Amino acid sequence: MRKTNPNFLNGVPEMLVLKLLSRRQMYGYEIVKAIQTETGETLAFGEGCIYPCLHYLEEEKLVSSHRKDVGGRSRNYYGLTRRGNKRLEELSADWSRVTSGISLLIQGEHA
Amino acid sequence: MRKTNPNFLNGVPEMLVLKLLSRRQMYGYEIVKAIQTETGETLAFGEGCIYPCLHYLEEEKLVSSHRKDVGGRSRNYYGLTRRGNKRLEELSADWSRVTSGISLLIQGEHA
DNA sequence: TGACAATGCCTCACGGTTTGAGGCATCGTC
DNA sequence: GACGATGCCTCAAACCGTGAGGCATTGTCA
Repeated sequence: MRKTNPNFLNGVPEMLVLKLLSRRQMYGYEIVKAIQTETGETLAFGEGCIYPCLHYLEEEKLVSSHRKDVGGRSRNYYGLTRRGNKRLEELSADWSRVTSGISLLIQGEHA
Repeated sequence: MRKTNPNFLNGVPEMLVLKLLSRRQMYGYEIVKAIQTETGETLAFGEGCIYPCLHYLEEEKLVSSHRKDVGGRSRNYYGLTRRGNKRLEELSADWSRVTSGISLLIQGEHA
């Protein structure tokens, strides 16, 4: 875990994944696409980023998963746990603190 | 150089350094402290991050430096070049695109 | 006087994270 | 029957910041 600068610069994927899952259950591939479209093509994290992230989140019991077969395709659906919800709130708070911190500097020089 | 996701998650230090230098000439140690204070203690990039960043920026001719002795202390003052100013504009645009992209996802679900 | 923090510059090994490419299997379409 | 999209996964390389280290000077406090 980072001590000084929290998970904002990096941990962004984690926050977005948790946020998406807070709305409804989703599977990995769907999440990858959703991040692209729902950020207006601004962000595009690869599968090599999202899948490991999901595995990590599950290990930490922030999400839980269950398999489901849909039209011959096997999907791994993930859902937020209570802990995951709490974590999301923390990350969101961190993120907004960071962006306001940066805004402070950018718009600074009140002189 | 990153292709898909630009320098937003990471390149934040670069943007802040350029922004500070766009206001007035500063030296490394001063920049490190300024980022802490001017972001309201939200961000705190170490010297091991800022000094290499400054060297990189100078290599790329985005900043220029000159030594100055002040009270027995030798300081390396940096100033923005025209190219640096242009780069700052690019990075700022990227940053605001990224934050709005994330906002889009976070505040999404207009359903 | 001696010690210790702050100023001021720098480097470097380590660790964490994303990229980009790869592998595998099924489905749909042309 | 070939190829792209769907769906899961892994892994080496690259990147970047941390934290600790080194060096020298100044100021402060005992």
